[in-house]
Amino acid sequence: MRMETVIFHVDMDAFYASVEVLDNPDYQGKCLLIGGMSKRSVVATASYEARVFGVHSAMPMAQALRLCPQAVVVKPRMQRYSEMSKQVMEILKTFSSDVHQISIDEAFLDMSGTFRLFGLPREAGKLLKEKVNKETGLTISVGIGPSRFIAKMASDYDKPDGLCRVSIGKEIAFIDAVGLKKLWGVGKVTQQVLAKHHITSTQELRTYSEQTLQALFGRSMGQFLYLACRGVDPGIFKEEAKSHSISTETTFAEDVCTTEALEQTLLWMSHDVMFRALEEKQMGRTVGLKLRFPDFTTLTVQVTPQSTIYSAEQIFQYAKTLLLQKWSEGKPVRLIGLGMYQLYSGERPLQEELFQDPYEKKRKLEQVVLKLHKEGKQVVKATNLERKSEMPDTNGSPLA
DNA sequence: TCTGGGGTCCTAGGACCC
DNA sequence: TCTGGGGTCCTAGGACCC
Repeated sequence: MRMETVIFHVDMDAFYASVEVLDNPDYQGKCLLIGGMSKRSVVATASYEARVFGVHSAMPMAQALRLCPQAVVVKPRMQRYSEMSKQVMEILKTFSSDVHQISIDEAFLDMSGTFRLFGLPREAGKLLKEKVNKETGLTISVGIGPSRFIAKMASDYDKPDGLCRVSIGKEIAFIDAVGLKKLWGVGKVTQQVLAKHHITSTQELRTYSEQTLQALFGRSMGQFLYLACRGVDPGIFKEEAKSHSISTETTFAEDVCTTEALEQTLLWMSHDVMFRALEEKQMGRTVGLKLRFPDFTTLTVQVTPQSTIYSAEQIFQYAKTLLLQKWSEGKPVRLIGLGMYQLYSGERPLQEELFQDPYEKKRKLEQVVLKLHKEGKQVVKATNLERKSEMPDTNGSPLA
């Protein structure tokens, strides 16, 4: 007899806000908004008390405060959230040897064949929730299903502090209960295209053949929709997450229109990206620049040079060139972003072509700086430091 | 209402090679 | 002289998720 697949999806409730309440009991029961203070900030997490007023994640902070003027705004403390996340993940590992974390506040557990240890799936879910709450003070929602796709939506179905199990054979009924609007992977745009074809429910979606959906939405999305509305896992969350890119971006509190200001920003961004790459022992092949203008039009441009990119100085030089290609002095910029793509593991360039590479020394220096940084010494490369003090105001620099 | 920051994946077109 | 088809890589843009 084949063992039944039982997948748990664990989702921490209003995670950032809940951690803030744990650390500061005065916040208990209050409307909390986690996010930046600038007029262009958005809400990262709202406590459930604030959600009652219609506030949700990704809402502009200004709008959230109009809906909920009594709310307390708290700046995110990502390091603290990472610590708590690790604690929860350790607890999850005591329930399954197959734990797959997919974001700071979510993970899948393969609970197949754990009946003797933890009882029936629902009982196991209860035990898990109790243990997390007892040891960390946090509440989680658990979704249980025969696949990751179903478990993921089940955890959302009964939030917060939820426990929802979808057993084999009940997938389609569950998908219909969730509805097209909350189907994972179907966002606003797809929603609109579907509506144009008078598809407004999962039941209607099921009347379309895979071929028709592929003709309307492309090969991949068509297949996704065909399987998803039948409760069949379309194969998302499949591979182990590995980093293919490292990027950073910042929205200026006020639009910026001088070369000097943009280049200063690119300078610290180059170092931020390179430091993270060094920490993960990654090197990249492509440098990409992103610009967003006041009317919200966004453009990207990238370059893949012959040789590997392995120093911040090098990223900075490419970034400046890309900027020159797509922007001219005086044009206001709302957001600037910089990233390294086509990453691969290693600390040596792909080709050993660079005997006298002008960046070799710079990389060595940057590695030393990173090491000192890690040891807690406040060292920033001199060139970076000087200019950093003149940097334009942003919504928060990662080096700040 | 006036829209963050970090990612992943997909598509379509073009260059280039065989 | 004109021209096929497949494969791979690069580029730019966009949808989506947390």
